[in-house]
Amino acid sequence: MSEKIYTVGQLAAHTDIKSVTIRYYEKIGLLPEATRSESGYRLYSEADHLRLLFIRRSRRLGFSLDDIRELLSLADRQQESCAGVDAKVEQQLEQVRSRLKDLHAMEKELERLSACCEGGVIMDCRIIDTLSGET
Amino acid sequence: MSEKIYTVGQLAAHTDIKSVTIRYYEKIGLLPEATRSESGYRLYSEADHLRLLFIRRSRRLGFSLDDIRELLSLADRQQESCAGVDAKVEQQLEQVRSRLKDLHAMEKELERLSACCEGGVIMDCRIIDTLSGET
DNA sequence: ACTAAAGGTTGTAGTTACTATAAGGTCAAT
DNA sequence: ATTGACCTTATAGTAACTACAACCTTTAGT
Repeated sequence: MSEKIYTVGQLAAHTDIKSVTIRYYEKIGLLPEATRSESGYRLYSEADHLRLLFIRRSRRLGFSLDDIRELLSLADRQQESCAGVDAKVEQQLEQVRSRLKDLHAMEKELERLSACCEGGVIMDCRIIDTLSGET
Repeated sequence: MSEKIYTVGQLAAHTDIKSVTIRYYEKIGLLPEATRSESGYRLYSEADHLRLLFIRRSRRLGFSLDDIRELLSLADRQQESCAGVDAKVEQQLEQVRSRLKDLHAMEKELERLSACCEGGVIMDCRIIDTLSGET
């Protein structure tokens, strides 16, 4: 049996990544240039499909497109050590944890603010006071 | 005693917000246009200082500049209900929590990935496998 | 008084990862 | 033949800055 071939819209439907985004990924070199039909439509192979899924999974883990570019290039070098990959994951984990820490602090402070509002007018609003620097 | 007056750099030093950013805030109308010295330097009053601190505190809670613009305008209407302010805080809290949820999921998955790498070559790398879709 | 460093001015372009819009060509079905 | 869904390109917009260029002013030191 021959391989499945996708138009950009079909690929989009299969990957939950919009056509425009797919074209954008091609433009920045994250996806190879698609082959074209006679009328100029982009045509994608199963390999492209898999590559795009890889990108999507990585995006969902919060990797930047530049990180993903590197991960993809690492993934292609089958014989080399995977230390680079491991390091990238480690680094991403650190970044996520640091962001978590920040957001946790924000959450606490917003909860505190939220609790101290008692529904009066601005003049007496403890939230505005706090933001204005009564600390 | 007369009020303290700041140049943009002095204001930057007092608020931990860079001069360029202060000018940017002015350009987008978050800060009023500064008065100028004879030579054209921006001069800031204590009121500007306080306004900028308000902005900084709000930024640290994750509010967007547009949100902050609204908060500032709410804060100016002393006689009105602070329901709007309260709602904004509530909304921001929700956003932060939603982001926390996402990041938590990322953290878990990255931990899982990180744990499954055993330092071989790419070909055998469980991380790459996972990203490539062995799920 | 002269000079160099530090700090100020403007405007423009770059960043990230898309999204929106315009103006048009193609394809499948009626 | 025409509609509607899909494709093409190029350009501009988004958030919140950051970087750069080219120039002017103030301040400190000799």
